[in-house]
Amino acid sequence: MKRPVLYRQITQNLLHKIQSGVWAVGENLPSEQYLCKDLGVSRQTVRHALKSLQDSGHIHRQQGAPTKVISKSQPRRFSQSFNSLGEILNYPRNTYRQNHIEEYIECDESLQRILQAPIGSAWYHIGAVRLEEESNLRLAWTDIYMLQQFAKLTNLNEHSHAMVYAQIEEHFGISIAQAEVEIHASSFSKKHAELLGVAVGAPSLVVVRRYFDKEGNPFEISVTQHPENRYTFKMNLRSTPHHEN
Amino acid sequence: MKRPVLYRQITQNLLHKIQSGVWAVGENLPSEQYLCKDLGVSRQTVRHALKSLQDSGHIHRQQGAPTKVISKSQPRRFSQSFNSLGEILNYPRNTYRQNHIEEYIECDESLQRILQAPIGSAWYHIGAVRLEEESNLRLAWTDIYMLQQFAKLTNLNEHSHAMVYAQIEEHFGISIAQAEVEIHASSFSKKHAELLGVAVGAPSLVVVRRYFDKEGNPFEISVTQHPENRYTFKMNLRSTPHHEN
DNA sequence: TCTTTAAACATGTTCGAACAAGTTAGGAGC
DNA sequence: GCTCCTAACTTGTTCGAACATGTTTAAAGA
Repeated sequence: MKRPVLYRQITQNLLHKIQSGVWAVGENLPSEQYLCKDLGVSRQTVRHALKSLQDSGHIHRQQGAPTKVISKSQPRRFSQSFNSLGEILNYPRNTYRQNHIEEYIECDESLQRILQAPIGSAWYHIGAVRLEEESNLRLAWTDIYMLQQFAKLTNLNEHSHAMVYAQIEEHFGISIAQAEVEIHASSFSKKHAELLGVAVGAPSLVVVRRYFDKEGNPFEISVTQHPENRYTFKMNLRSTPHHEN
Repeated sequence: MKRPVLYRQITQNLLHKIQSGVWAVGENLPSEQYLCKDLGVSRQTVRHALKSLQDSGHIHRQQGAPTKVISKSQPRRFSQSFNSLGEILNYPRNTYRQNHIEEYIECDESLQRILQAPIGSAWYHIGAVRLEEESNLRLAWTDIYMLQQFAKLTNLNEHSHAMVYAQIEEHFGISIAQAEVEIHASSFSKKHAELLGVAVGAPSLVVVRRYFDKEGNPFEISVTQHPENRYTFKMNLRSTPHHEN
């Protein structure tokens, strides 16, 4: 648990009152001034507590207007229907890579936006088309970046069905301490459009996966560009009964 | 645009120095004290500015240790980071809806693909533009479908900052037993493109959220279409999940 | 040389105070 | 009754100051 500093206690205090209906959803909270007197703390502390409730989406604040309660819902816990990290991090099954590019590179300025690693650090880059096993349909273009010391896995061709990060974990005894998935929309460049048989500028779903070791340093990053209609990212969440901390 | 208050200017100032490489990624920022003197402002103001950079993911701060630059990437302005799975269900905060369409509809064949509900079932449809609170920038087009019996929440205009599903839960005593998030790429129709100020056919990130009751029936579905670069779906996963608010 | 300890340093929390800026309600004037 | 404007109220920003708590460094001791 976190240190029971004053403003955090007040956050809990207010949250409890909201959830127990002292202030209903849609109603206004007392002013900062009133809360200061009522709780016997400075305005700074009250504001700090209110900021927390604002960030958690329980109240709405606007300069000049009173603070309004907009939600009393307890933050929920959800469990994934799939097995932890694994399935989010994985590409769809029954697919394999066809490598087009294999090269050593340095992280320069333009790459840093993607790799989030120091400029000048050494990486190994694989550019590949990902195909579906049975139909050989071209599903996506994938760029994989891994730390140079892991590049000896270049026999990846032979294991192109397995996940790169899994191989790194196995061969080098590193384990993923943290991972990040980022999804946004973009459009296809000429080169990638041709390889995948879509129009230049066609919409693409870009999925960036970053794998970090326990020091918080990325050791593999993959960027996958899916044409429209060839991939859907799907997550299923079940509500689980929450218990107190 | 936003009021050019002091701490915001300083945020911009610091951000610019980070992006232009005055402080490289991985390096430490000067201490708060130093910045106060250097910029001739109070510590409170400096801290307010640093908090912004922290929220946008550019710097990392830890009590006792110097502030470290962790990213110089242009803030993808409306990227949302999900640290708990529950947050996936929410839209980005500090946004609000501007309703354009409010109507009763029946689930027909074309809608069924989205709603996954019986054909002929009665729904209430809201079509809205979602805007950022401060800049009033148009972030997305949202279609919200809810079971007809919940439509009396149409005074949604007044609470357009709150989540619809949270309101349904509160007013009708229903609770989400299960939820589903689906993401894919598409492109904008003429109508939506105009409303959001993008080109017809421009890439869009489509996020479909379905909320189910404990019988497994959907009671609310929302479909949000984000233009390129105005939204990034981001998830952070740790192998030993620990978190609290 | 290595370990332990303490001082120096950095960020976190809290108080008090004042003014700025946006909202709202009530009163004046029509 | 209606509109307009001001006064009162509320949240936002900024300063100054002090102490608390966590990190790092460097000196002292083994």
